[in-house]
Formats: sequence, C-alpha cells, structure tokens
Amino acid sequence: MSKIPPLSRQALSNLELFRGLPATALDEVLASAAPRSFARDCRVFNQGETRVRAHVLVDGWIRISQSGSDGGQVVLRFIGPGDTFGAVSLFTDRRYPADADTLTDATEVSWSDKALLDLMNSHPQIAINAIRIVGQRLQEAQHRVRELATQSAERRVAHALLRLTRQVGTATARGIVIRFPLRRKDIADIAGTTLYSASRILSAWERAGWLKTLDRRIAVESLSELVRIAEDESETGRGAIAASADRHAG
Amino acid sequence: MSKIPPLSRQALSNLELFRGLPATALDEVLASAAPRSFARDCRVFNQGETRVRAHVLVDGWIRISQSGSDGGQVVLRFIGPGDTFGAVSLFTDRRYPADADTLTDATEVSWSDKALLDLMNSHPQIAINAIRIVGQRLQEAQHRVRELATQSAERRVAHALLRLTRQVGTATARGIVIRFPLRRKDIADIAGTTLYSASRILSAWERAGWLKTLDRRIAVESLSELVRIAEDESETGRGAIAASADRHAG
DNA sequence: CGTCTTGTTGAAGGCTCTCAATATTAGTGG
DNA sequence: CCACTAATATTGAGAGCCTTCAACAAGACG
Repeated sequence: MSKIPPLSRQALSNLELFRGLPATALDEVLASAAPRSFARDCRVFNQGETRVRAHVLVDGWIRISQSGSDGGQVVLRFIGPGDTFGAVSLFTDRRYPADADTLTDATEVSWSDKALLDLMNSHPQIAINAIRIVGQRLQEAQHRVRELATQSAERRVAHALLRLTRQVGTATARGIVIRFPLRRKDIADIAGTTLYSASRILSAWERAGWLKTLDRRIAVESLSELVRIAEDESETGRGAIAASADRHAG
Repeated sequence: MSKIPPLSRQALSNLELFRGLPATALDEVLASAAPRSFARDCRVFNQGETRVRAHVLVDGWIRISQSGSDGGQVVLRFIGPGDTFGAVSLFTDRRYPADADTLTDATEVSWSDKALLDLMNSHPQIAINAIRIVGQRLQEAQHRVRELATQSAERRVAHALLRLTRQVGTATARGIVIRFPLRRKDIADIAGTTLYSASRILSAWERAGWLKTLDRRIAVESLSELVRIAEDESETGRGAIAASADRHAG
C-alpha cells in the first residue's frame, strides 16, 4: 500500500542495535533489511508463530502482550521508535513468546535469522549491542518480578504509570501526558491486577487531583505524589487500594 | 586456601557461553580467566556492587536473590555447574542487580569487562551464545511475570517446585529430590508468597502424600499431581490455598 | 540443658477479586 | 445534529484468598 522510504545510514546508526558501526557495515545491514508498514490495531506477529524475524520499529507504537492457556494476560512492554522487538526468539526456541499489536500506524524493518547471524558474525558490535538491549530488558523484567511478588496493587499501578511517563510521556501544560490512549484494562494488564481495581485506583487519584484522563489519554499532574505512593515505605507492603488518595482527598 | 585445578579446554567448550569455539579461541579464553573458590554460605557478590565481572560457575550451587529498599525479597534464580551469572551487568549499568550466595562449596571462573569484550570482538560466537543465554532468561522472567500477575499462590508454588525438579532434581527411590536444602522461606521467595502460605501449602501436599521434606530437602513423589495443580484450568485463577490437596486427602 | 533457627497451625482482618448494575463515552448511520 | 449501539468506566456489595500476628512445636548446636 504505502510507500516506504529507504532507511538512511544516518537513521540506522541511531538505532541502539546498530550503534557504533562503520559506514560499510551499515550498508550491509541496509542491504538485507525488509521494510514493512502497518495500520493501527494490526497484529505484527502472533505468540507461538514460528517464522520469526528480528524487528526494529522505525515509527509508531506497538504493544507486546503475552497470554497463557488459562486466559490470563499481561502487557510485557511497549515498543517505540528505534526499539528492537521479537529478536530474542531467533536465538531461543524460534517461536515468538508474545503477541505484537500496533497502537498507531507503524513502520518497521526486519531481518531474517540468517541475515542477522551473518551480520553479527562479521560485525560483533551488533551482537554486543544486542546483549546490552536484552540485558536491560532482563533486568527490568526481574525488577517487575520483585514488584509483583512483594508490592500492593496500588504501588504497582503507580510504578506502571511512572515507567510510562518516563518512556512515553510528553510534558504539556496539563502535566505529563502519555502518548497513546490506554484503557483501564491495559493499565490492569501492565500492573498485574484487574480492570476493576485499576479503575478504582485511578479514579481515586483523579479525585485527589493527581491525574486526569481525557479520551483514554492519561495526564499526570502530580508526579511527586505518584512517586510517594510508589516508594513510601510507610505503606505496609500490600496495602489498601487508593487509601492514600482518599486519605488525602479527605 | 584451596588449590584450583586449571580448567581444561574440554571443560571450557562444554560451557554454553563458549560453545562452538575453535581450540585457539578456547586458549585465549583460558588465558584471561580468573578462578576462585568459596565455602558454603558465602557472598560471591553484592547487589549494587560496581566492580563487576562475568562469572561462570564450575562447581556447586548459588542462589541469586534481589531485595528492594522496602525489604521485599525474591529469589531470581539458582545457578548450577556450567551456568553464567553476573555477566549482564557488564553491559548495562555496571552494578550487580542482585546478591549471589553459595548454597554449597563452589568454584567459579570470572573475566573482567575488558577481557570479555575483547574475546567477544575477536570471537563473535561468544557474543551470540551470550544472547541466547540472556534471551532464555528474559523469556523465563517474562513467563514468571505472567504467573505472578495472574495465578494463585498454590499454582505458583507448584510451578516453582516443577522448575526446581527440572533444573536441579535427582531421581531417587524416594522420588525426585531437589539437590540442595531449601527453607520454607526460600520457597516463599521463589513463588512470591509468604513463609506461612508456603508452609501451609507444602504441609497440605505432604498430608496428601505428594512430597516429603527430610532435613530441608524436598522429595517430590507425585510429579503428576503437581503438574495437575500447576496446569489445571478448573482451578479458578487465584484459588484456595492447598484446597486441592485437602480435598484429595479428605 | 538452654538457645536459636525453622516449621506448623489457629484466628482475625483486610486487600483484592468477582459479580452485577449503572453511567459514561465513542462510534455509526440517518 | 441527533438517535442508536457498542464499548468502556464507575461503583457497590459480598466473598474469599492471603497476609499478618501470635503461640507453640521440633530440631540443631554448643
């Protein structure tokens, strides 16, 4: 459908995966790259699919979510411009471990397993970059494991929002706005709770005046209060839903 | 204290991190390796420490656990012979993200950041092996995130035990025995629950005759029942502690 | 024999889920 | 612009899993 302009060497060298490569190497990378574009709300790949490729998102936003045989679902990650995704499966069991859906119109480039391995073998820096990327995600995932195992639903929602503001927040007059629309169910799947608890927590925070949601877009007005919820040790581990906000609102 | 025999090329090539390397490369790897040995219950490195190295365990068992500022703690992983550990931090923020403690006497070899980077640059296969290793752990961690977010404490304990039997189980006359002693608190920290819940769940399973613990060592006698608990979809998501076992025991 | 660590178990309370009903908003076609 | 429909959000009530606290038992060890 749409025309996809060829990626420039310049653009390529700004991607974390290909950072620090000489120009000749970038040309090799470009030669084996397959561009593709998607409309909003499209499935880029399915959990379990075996024709795996290494993807880099050029433009747009993508949600990575995993669901179990029991129907339980979690959002693992949001992918933004410049992020690598779906690449780990090339090295493990050659099946995508999660679904990828576009949240906006999006364009990506991807490489086959063979192409990527060849590139890494001739340019080890690519492999080293990949270790850094995957390593960061491993640390994030482990951090999240601890969060889920030890903290209350309210604190997890606070953490989730803080991460979102950092990763995809834009400062505006109305506060820090999260760049794409999120349903309560999305928040719940990110924080590992239910739609209902997420709704209660967020509306309590709205009552307290710490954030607003307009058209599914969340605007955080008082980041410091969220930080307090997320860090405050006086909150006894697992704690009352939105108790802090309601205490505050009186 | 103890004498550490030099690692053979043969032994080295059996480690996943150095798989598929030519003999000359293995010699290079050996040249920069620093061996070290520990008694039981020793700290190998501390969470937050900045003098990071890449470690490979040659012999023994190590527990990797992370604790938060609030005191909450989780066991992230057990490290056995041949496993790599502590290496990801070389590529990210140059701080160990967790504590490492020996569960038995142990010997390891380690490499400095510079040595490992040099080796990877001259032998990309090492970097590619590392991606596979870290990638597998990322997938495991993400799987665990989903588990913690959606499943009941009982199912999580069942999953934890199943993972342990697979990773460190030995088949004996008494069933599958987990190779090193585990306290109830350890089980709780693995499964993301409390000491008390873990105790209740495990003693219910003992009553049902599905496992026994002798001297802190857990012996699983009926793996299939554990699998049933872990997978059974009739258990409504988050479910009654040890209800299945007590139902079974009458 | 005392002490310390670890494990078990009861009771109570509370956070969080589930279910249901209603309100609100988005999307569509006239 | 408005009616109509579907999707989403809010909120109450109730149940229940799990935590928390407390007391006690059982070994390990000097």
